[in-house]
Amino acid sequence: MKPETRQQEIIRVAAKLFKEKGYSAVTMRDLAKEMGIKASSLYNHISSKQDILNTIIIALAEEFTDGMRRIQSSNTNCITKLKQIIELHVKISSQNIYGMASLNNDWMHLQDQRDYYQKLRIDYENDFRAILKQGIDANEIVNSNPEVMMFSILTTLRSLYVWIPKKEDINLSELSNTLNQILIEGINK
Amino acid sequence: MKPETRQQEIIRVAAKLFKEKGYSAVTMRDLAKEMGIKASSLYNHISSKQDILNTIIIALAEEFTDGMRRIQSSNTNCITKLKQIIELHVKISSQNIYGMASLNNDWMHLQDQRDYYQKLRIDYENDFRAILKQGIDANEIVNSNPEVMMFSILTTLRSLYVWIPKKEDINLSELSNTLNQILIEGINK
DNA sequence: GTCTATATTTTGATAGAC
DNA sequence: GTCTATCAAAATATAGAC
Repeated sequence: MKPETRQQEIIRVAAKLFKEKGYSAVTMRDLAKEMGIKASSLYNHISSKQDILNTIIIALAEEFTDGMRRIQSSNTNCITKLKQIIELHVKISSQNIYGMASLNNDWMHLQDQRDYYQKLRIDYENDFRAILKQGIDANEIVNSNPEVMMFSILTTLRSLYVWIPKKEDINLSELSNTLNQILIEGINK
Repeated sequence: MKPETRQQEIIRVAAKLFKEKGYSAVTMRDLAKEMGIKASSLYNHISSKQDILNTIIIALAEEFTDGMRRIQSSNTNCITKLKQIIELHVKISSQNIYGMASLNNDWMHLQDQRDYYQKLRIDYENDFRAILKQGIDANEIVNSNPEVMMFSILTTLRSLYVWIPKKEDINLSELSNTLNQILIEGINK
C-alpha cells in the first residue's frame, strides 16, 4: 500500500464534507480548516474545487461501469446477475461511503464532465433494464413493470451509502445476502 | 380553490429550483429571475431564504407524520399497513414532487427547525420499524433483518419524487399496486 | 409590489514571501 | 508546502423612492 498523497487526502476529506452538507455548501475554507491548513494552501495540491468533485465522481462512475461490464459478460441467468449487481453496489459503496454521496447528490454540479457522467449513468441503467427484460422473457422473474422493478432495486442500492455506516455489526457479505433475499424474494411469507 | 398568493408562488418556484440544484446552489437572484422580478422584491413576500426552506420541508414532514398516525390507528394487519404506507408516499410525493427533493436532500440546511424535523423523521422510522416487527411476530412477513427491510422499502418510497414525473403514462393507483407487489412479493417467479 | 442603490459578508482563487 | 495579503465576484439582505 502506497501512502496517501496530500492530494488524495484533500479529496478524501472533501468527500466527507460533501456528504454532510453537499458540494455547494462546503467552502474551500471549510475544507482547509478540516485539513488544518489555510485555504490558499489547498491550491498547491488541487487546481480547483470543481476538480475535486470531478475526481470523486468520475472514478466511482467508471468503477460501476466496469463492474456492470463484467457482470454482463458473465454467462449466467438473470437472478444471478442481479445478485452480482447487488454485490457490486455493496462492495463499492462500503469502500467509498463519502464519495457515493457526491455521486448521488452532487453530479449536477459537474461542469466539463457532466455529460460524460450522464452517459455512463444512462448506459448503466440501460444495461440493468436489459437484464430485467431478459429475466422476464426467460420466465425467471415476474412479468411486472420493469421500470418499477429497476427503480425500486437501483434506488435501494444507490442509497446504501446512507445506511451502511450506521450498522457496523452487519458484515458485508451477510448484507449482500439479506438484500438479495429481500429485493428478489420480497418480504411476504 | 383559493388563488395562489405571491408568497406561495415564490415557495413553489423555489422548490422547483431547489430540486434541480439543491438549496445552497440556488441564489435569491436565480429565484427572482425565475419569478420575473428583482431579488430585493422577494423580501416583500418572504422573510429569508432560510424561511422558504423551512416552509417547504416542515409542511411535508408533518404531512407524513399525520399519515403515519392514521395508518397506525387503523386496525389492520402488517401487510395492509405497509400497503397504506406505500399509498401515502405515492400520494404525497406526486402532489409535491419538488418539495420532496428538499425534504430528502436539503433538510441539513435547516437551522431553527432542524431538530424538530429530525425528531419527526426518527419517530416516523420508529413507527415503520414497529409495524415490521409486529409483522414478523405475527408470522405475516419473513423473519429477515427488519432494518434491511425498512431501509429497502423506505429508501424506494423516499426517492419516488425522482421517478414519478418521468413516467406520466402510469397512473398513481396502478403505481401503488405495482410497487406494493414488487416490494412485498419480490420479483422472483 | 417592484424598483434602484447599497451595505456587509463570503466566496473561489492568485501572488509572492518564507 | 504553508503562510499572509489580497482581489474580484457573488451572496443575503435592507432602505427608501415610486
